Amino acid sequence: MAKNEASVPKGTRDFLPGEMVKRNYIFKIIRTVFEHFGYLPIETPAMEQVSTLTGKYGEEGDRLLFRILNSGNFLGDISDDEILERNVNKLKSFLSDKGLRYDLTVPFARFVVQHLNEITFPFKRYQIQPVWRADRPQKGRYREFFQCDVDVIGSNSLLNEAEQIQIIDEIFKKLGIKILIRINNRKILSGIAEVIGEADKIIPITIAIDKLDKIGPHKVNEELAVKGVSEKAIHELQPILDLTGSVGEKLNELEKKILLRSGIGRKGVDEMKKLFGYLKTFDLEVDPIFDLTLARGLDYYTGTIIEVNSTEMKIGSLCGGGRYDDLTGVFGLKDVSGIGVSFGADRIYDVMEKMGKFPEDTTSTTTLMFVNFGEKEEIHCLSLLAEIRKSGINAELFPDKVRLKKQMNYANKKNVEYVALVGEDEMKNRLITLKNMKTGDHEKIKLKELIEKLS
RNA sequence: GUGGUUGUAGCUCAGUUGGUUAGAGCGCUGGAUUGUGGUUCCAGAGGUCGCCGGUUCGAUCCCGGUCUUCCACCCCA
Repeated sequence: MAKNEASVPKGTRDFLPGEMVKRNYIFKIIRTVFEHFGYLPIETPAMEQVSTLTGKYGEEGDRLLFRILNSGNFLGDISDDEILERNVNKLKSFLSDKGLRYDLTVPFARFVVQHLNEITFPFKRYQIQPVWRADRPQKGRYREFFQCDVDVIGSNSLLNEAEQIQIIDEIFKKLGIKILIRINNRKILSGIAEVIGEADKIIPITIAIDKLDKIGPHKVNEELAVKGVSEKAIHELQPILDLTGSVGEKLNELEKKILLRSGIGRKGVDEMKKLFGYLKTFDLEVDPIFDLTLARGLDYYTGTIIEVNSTEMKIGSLCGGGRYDDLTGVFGLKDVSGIGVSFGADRIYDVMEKMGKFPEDTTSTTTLMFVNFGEKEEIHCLSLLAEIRKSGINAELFPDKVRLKKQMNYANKKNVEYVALVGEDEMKNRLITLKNMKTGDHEKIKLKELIEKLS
């Protein structure tokens, strides 16, 4: 066999034990909070039918889908003419009918429709699985990454929006990450597009104003013009984007003046008022802000949109989501509304690692290690080990009788908290020499005392 | 998908204006120290200088391609 270079594909990574322990710490907190709020776990396959995935994420999203090559002699079904035509998009349908999931929301919508009779509404689920995007990797941007989604489907109540904000607040509080939560509503954006007379250009308009704080008003206006938004409309947009004041003041201004003639716009304002009303009654660590320039690209959002960023590190959003009124519609189930947000575990990891947010004890999993002194001692230690494990303490016995220095070194590298030394003396006296690896102290104690101490 | 950037020991990086044997620190292995690790001292192992091709008497260095990294755009977790 030819010698292969050991490598993983672009934008993918291996995780070492030290990293996995920290990743699991993040997953555990997220999962625990999800369950506190009454969400139940599901999983879906890594791959979906291509038809399930395409057309849900906009043109850009379709481009980023990983497709899986069909098996068998798929070229046999294609005529020579079709091959010579070299129409990639047309040929794709012959070559590939499965794709790796791009997110967890669309597969979830498919799941809901497929299992309609097995679930009860409102259906609250969470899902922690990897997704794949054929993006150009950068820092905090991978081709394979884990999303942690929470969604409620089958309820229009804004209570769900409020609950999701609570979940976000609690998770980041528990992780110790400082964040900014921004909220907006697609209906307000639609209303604005409507009143400036460019209702059909809602998507390019939202994408452009999303960049306001990044590239400035001048460049945004340029982009709007390029996308065919009229000069008059751009002019009318300016005072709207310049709105200042408290959440209430902004919403009043929108309701009473700007969106007076837009039914959908006023509905969006109503929703925001109600949502912020709920939020006021919560005791949140971070107060979410109303950001009129927040847009978010995914095509399927129709109401509230939410995005969370780190205030300590420059990296893409850590969490994002929103309400989608008809995502199940394309799978044949009309008028079922859902809302959900997705936590990016990998970016959360990057922030926590960079800012030193991991508690120290997340780096160790073994509490006690027995030194190996030879065959007789091994047998003796094995029975002690069994007792210790039975009482819930993580413990191991070094498998080889090698120099003590090497065994201690192993324990040290692995951040083992205590080392037990049991040789002839200890065996005779039914004692264990217990060494604390942090302080270096050691004492001879009985098994019972040891278990009490480490429990 | 567009433009740029990076790649030398396990890790972080020097270096060679194209010329015999490519270096450091950390780490690793062994010893000082055969029941006490993280300190110290001594010794040692480890590199087709990302991969493929071209130019050249000769390439780790120049040129082309490719993979990878990071960055900006795009988009997003």
